[in-house]
This record gives sequence, C-alpha cells and structure tokens, in this order.
Amino acid sequence: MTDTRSKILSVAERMARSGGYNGFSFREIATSVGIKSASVHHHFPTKENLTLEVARLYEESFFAALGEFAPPGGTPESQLRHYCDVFKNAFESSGRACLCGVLSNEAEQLPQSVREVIAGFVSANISWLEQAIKQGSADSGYDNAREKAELVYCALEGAMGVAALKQDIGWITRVSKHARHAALMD
Amino acid sequence: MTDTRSKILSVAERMARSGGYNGFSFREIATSVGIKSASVHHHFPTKENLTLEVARLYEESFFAALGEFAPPGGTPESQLRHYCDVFKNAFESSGRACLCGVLSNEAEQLPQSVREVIAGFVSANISWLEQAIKQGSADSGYDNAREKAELVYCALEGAMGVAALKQDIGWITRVSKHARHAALMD
DNA sequence: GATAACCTACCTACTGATAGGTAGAATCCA
DNA sequence: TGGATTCTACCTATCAGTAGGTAGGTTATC
Repeated sequence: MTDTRSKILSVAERMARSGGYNGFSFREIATSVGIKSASVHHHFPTKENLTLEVARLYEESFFAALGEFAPPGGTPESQLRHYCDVFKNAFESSGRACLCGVLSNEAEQLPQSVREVIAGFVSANISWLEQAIKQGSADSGYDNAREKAELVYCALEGAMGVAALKQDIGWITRVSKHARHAALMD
Repeated sequence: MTDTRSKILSVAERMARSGGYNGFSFREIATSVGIKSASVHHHFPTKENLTLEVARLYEESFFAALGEFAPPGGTPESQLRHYCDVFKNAFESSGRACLCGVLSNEAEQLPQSVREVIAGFVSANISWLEQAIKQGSADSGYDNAREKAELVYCALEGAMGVAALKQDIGWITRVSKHARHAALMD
C-alpha cells in the first residue's frame, strides 16, 4: 500500500532470491530502503510474516505474467513458449533465480506457513503446464501430460539455479527449448 | 582422518543440504558432534574452509558413485539410468536435495572459492552426461548431446528440490524417466 | 485528537572467530 | 632409557558483530 511498504517487499524479494530465507535481515532491508529496522517491524511484525507476503506477491505477479489459465486460443507450442519466457524474463530482469526455487532448497528450515505457499506455487505451475500440454488434444496424442509438466517445471527451476550461478541466461534458453520439445513429442 | 574430523564433515554436509550456507553454524555442528565450537575451528579454521572441504568431498563421493567416466561398455540408456539412480539414491539416503543444487541457489552470497567448486561440479556433470549420450554414436544420431545433457542435469536438480520440499521421491523417479527419454529421442 | 509511520534505544540470543590453557601422546636427543 | 620438547585435540572464556524482536516516544496526516 504505502510506498515504504512496497519498497520493503521489493527489497526483501530481491534479497531472498539472492540468498534465501537466511540470506536477508531486517537490518539489511531497512538500510536498503532508508529506514530503521524497527520500522520494518512496524509493517511486518515477524520475518515469517514478511516472507509469506513476499512469496504470495511473487506467486501473484508470476501468474499475472503467465495468465491465470492457459489462454484457450493458443497452441500447446505457443503456450509452452510463453511459459518458458516468463521464467526467462524473471531471470533477465534480475539476474536471479526463482524465489520459490530458492526457498525450496531451504524447505527443512523454513516456517511451515512459508513452505506451504511454496508447495502451492509448485502445484499451480504443474496444473498450468498440464492444462497447456493437454489443450486441444481430446485424443491421447499428449499422454502423460502431468509428468511432462513436472519435467518442464523441474528443468526450468534447475536451469534458473545454474543460470544464476554462472550468470548466463543461455542455460535457460537451451534447457527451455529441449524441455518444450520433450513435452510435445512422444 | 580423525574420527572427529569426519564427523564434523558429515554433520556439516547434512546441515548444509538442509539449509544452505547460512543454515548451519559452528555451534550447531559442535553440539551435534559432541564437542565445543572452538574445537570445530581447530579442524577447520574458517567457515569457508569447512564448506570448501564439504563440497569437495561431496563431489568426490558423487563421482565415485557415478564412475569417473561413463563406463565404456554400457549403452547410453543404461548409463543415463545409472546417472539418475545416483541422484535418486542421494535423495533416498538422506531425504535431502543435492548439496551443489542447494548452494547454487545462494551463489551470490557464497565465498568465491565455494562458488567455483559448485560451478566445477556442474561442468563435470554436464561433461559426464554429454559423453554418455554421445557414446556409441559416431553418426549424428545423438545430436545436441551437450544441450540434452544440460536438460537432464537441470531437470534432476530441480526434481531434487521439489522432492525435498514435498518429501516425495516420486518427483525424481518421474522426472528422471522423462528426462532420459528426451535425451535419447530425436 | 486519532491513527499511522517512523524514530531511538534497547533486549536476548546467536554468529564466526580468537586467545590462552591443559592433558596426553609422539618425538627427539643425550 | 629417560627427560625435555613438541604436537594434537580439545577446553573455557571472550570478542565484536549481527540476528529477530520490543517498548515507548516523536512526528505527520487526516
């Protein structure tokens, strides 16, 4: 709502994507925003609270970019291309991996509420992809759509990690291409 | 060498795989081993030092399980299956993701030396896979071997993350199957 | 005059790291 | 052989710095 509030969320997202849950602090966020850490607590009482909000907004804007449902007009090809581009853009605009991918790798030490949001993000992605792959094929032409959706999602999350490590978007481009191909062939 | 030293390394690996670089501390390790944190510093002067050793040993034992080079006798099919099984076993025996996958997602905040070891792990994996996919095909039957290797690696790292998040090995099984299929088709 | 947004000042707990010491085993040398 | 020395593996105690979080005061806005 407030300008400060959204600045906090934006800085927190950036920091969480670069170092995970344990990789950011109220003090760092405060410094970056230009306020004191106590003021961050005014907007978000606890770290769990803040992280939850960051994760929810991330998912929201991710699916806003994606379109809540796969647009009914497109071919599976065009939809998968669109899906991969959302990931690619997420990396391109930040040089960082997917927030949910990063947090997944700390799952064991995450507050349960955060873990649940992350798990929801994964499920929503798989559903979107499954629908996109199935679309327009009443026949059994695209079998195993759900498993193929899992492949595409996992491949992209993995590629985001490597791309962030090597600071090379090529990994996303190449892995996207082959993952799409795999999802649509048989 | 010493029993204590290897206990420290073992505990550190477990903790790093469950929470990343910022997810473990000298004190936690010490408590788990049954000594004091100063004694951990006796064996490993700095955290960078300790993490470096953990990462090197992880890579070493990973490739020991894999076989330094793809065994010349096997078919690409059998070799890829073997590769996927190494990942699957790594999850099965610990319920945790790949150390290098976890650390990749903190790359930005990692000491450079550690980042380099992780990057080396990725490269070694791609080389192994590329060789396995190419093997026995002097013709152009297996084109784009390197890019397919990247797909397999990224898919598996992604699947390890989701499997750890959901505590469900099925993700690794299913993604492995489709990634292998994608790498060998065309 | 409320309410929101921010501050100073502080707390407890924990971080990686260091200083300095001790018990005991190994090594050296007359 | 036996005393002196050195090394290993740990210890206690402490450091400065940072973590998340809180109490209570100030300022600005409606």
